[in-house]
Amino acid sequence: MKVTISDVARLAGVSTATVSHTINETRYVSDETREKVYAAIKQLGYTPDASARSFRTGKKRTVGFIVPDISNRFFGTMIESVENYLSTKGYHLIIANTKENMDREETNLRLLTAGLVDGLLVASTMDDPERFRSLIPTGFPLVLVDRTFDDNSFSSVSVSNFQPIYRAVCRLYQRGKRRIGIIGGLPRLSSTKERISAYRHAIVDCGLPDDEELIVYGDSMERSARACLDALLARSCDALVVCQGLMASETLIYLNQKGLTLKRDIELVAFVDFDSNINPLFSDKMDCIIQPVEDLGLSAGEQILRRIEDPEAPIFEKILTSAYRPAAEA
Amino acid sequence: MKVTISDVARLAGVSTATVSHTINETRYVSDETREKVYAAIKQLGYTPDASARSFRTGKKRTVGFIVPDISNRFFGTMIESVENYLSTKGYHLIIANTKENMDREETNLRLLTAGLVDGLLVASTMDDPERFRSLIPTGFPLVLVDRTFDDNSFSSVSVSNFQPIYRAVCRLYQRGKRRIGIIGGLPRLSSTKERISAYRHAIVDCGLPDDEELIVYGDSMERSARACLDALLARSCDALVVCQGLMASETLIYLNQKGLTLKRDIELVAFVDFDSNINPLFSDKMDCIIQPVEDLGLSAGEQILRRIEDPEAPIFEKILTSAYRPAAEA
DNA sequence: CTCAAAATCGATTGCGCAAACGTTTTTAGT
DNA sequence: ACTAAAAACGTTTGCGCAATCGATTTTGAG
Repeated sequence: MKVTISDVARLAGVSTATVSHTINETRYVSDETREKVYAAIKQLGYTPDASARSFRTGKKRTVGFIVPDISNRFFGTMIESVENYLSTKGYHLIIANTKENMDREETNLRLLTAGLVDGLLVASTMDDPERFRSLIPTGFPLVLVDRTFDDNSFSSVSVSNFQPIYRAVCRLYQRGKRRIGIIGGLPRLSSTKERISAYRHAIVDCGLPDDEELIVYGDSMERSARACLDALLARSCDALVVCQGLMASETLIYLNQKGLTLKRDIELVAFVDFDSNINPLFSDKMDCIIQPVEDLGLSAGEQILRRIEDPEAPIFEKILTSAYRPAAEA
Repeated sequence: MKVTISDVARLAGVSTATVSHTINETRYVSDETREKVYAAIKQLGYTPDASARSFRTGKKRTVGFIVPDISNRFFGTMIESVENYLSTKGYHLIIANTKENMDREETNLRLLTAGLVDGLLVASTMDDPERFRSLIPTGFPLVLVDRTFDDNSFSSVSVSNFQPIYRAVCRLYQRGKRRIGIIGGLPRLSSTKERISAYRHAIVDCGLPDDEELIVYGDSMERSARACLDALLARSCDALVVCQGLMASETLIYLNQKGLTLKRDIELVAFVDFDSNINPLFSDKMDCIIQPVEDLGLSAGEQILRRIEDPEAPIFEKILTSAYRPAAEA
């Protein structure tokens, strides 16, 4: 049978209240009593029932994290970082995967907001803030991660998307490139929109023609990179900007297979999940935009616990900056 | 305020029992009543409280997964696969990361077996079955994944480690290699032990000298591969067997940087997490051992739910086989 | 029309725990 | 020695729900 708090109380010769307070250190207990209680706990092998506890207190000490793709090491590392932080605070992490599918995200939002977790971290794949917001009970602690909505109704932690891409395009221009193509992620995502917008601004500011043909979109999975590349190469690009790590990885492989050499035949700038999915054999021949993945995870963890502790806390938007590592000099 | 089942009952003009039974479909309810109940639920925006539910029923519809390294795509993909299966069955997944640290694993085992999850999946980093078993309450549904213990007291899902390595060594021998080195993972792990054992057997069966110097151990993180390689190259190996994907990846990079070419200068066989962390630019110049990561995850999910439903189910050991993909012919 | 079976629902209990409220004992100040 | 405060603990309630037990009504066979 299950050992309950009253079994312990009986054996220790005290009340259940005393046992509870002893365990939780919520009121003064004499040394003598404390020892008796712990002796009884040990003898019976008592463990407080987590369900009963969280039922009683309303706190689950659990946060959910809805990610678009667990197997993508960008998110894997982020999860690791979040879990690492949360575990130091005594919280557990529930993972849900959406595979960039809006309906799956909706299902998970519904399930996780129904009393399973104290708060939610979401790297959303949705594009409609209205739909998203309608799924979140008012006041529910939630922090958007990596991807945000125009709508400022949620706290968020993300990376700056505009600046690195703008800089990348300018650098390419300064190095004499005039046909700069870009491979974006899913068009509906805020990160993609911001990056493409930065690209457009830079192109215009550099005085280059705003050529729609040079903008193509993938889906942030490896396999989609090839079609994007084929399109851009057919439009005789002399430089490429790749907005996502897995596609950047695939780009390197594909270029290599086509016999194209970096720098000599084509220049490359890419978002890179460093030490994770880019090929170090090439990373010194291209400009790398290195996102602070671990900081992202850490900040996300901090923010969500903050909101859990104080759901009235003001909306908070944190934007981290990526490192820009230019190609090594020839 | 929180909407509870009695609010619904009051508005619908029925008892709480009827509301509960309507929701859970646990006894007959007339169409008329059902409609009234659902109307009330909708009007109030009622969601059953998950904590109260799991407290009442004892079921949390949650399983825990203790992994050694989330950021390793081998486990990332496995997690994805597990989560994918569990979500179809209405279960949630709690992730805990140990970073191959036994104490962290112990902590997590304690926490997760204390009523937070219905069952546990563990890719253990421990070497002592006694210690491990002492942390698991008797009868607790648990399935070992990828790594097992000699001790047969738990169900497990793993891959065959012996056969592919034995075959790898024999192939290398047949191709004329006589100085075959091997890079293993953490020496304490069952997977490593089995792979090294297979290597030894093959070496002996091929009539080669059993040279301890050709066996080196890494820790299954990228960075450890270089020291291993330095050691083996210093011992003039003409062939390498690498037992783990991340280290294999690093091996390719390091060999390349040293100006060594696969097949010409050195032969390579490696465990490879296909499409994930091996470099496709090289994968046709080496023998690849491709583990069925997704099947592993799926089977793990099936097994743990099976044990949750029937904790008395007999111990079950499932061993999946890896694919062996030889290098392309020259 | 009768009566048992089926259909339909309500009242109530208790899961294990935290905590509000209350009681008794000790301590210390004057 | 008297009393208030502090120390130390006990009694009890209720969180929200599932499910047991039981009550009432309806149905249909004879």
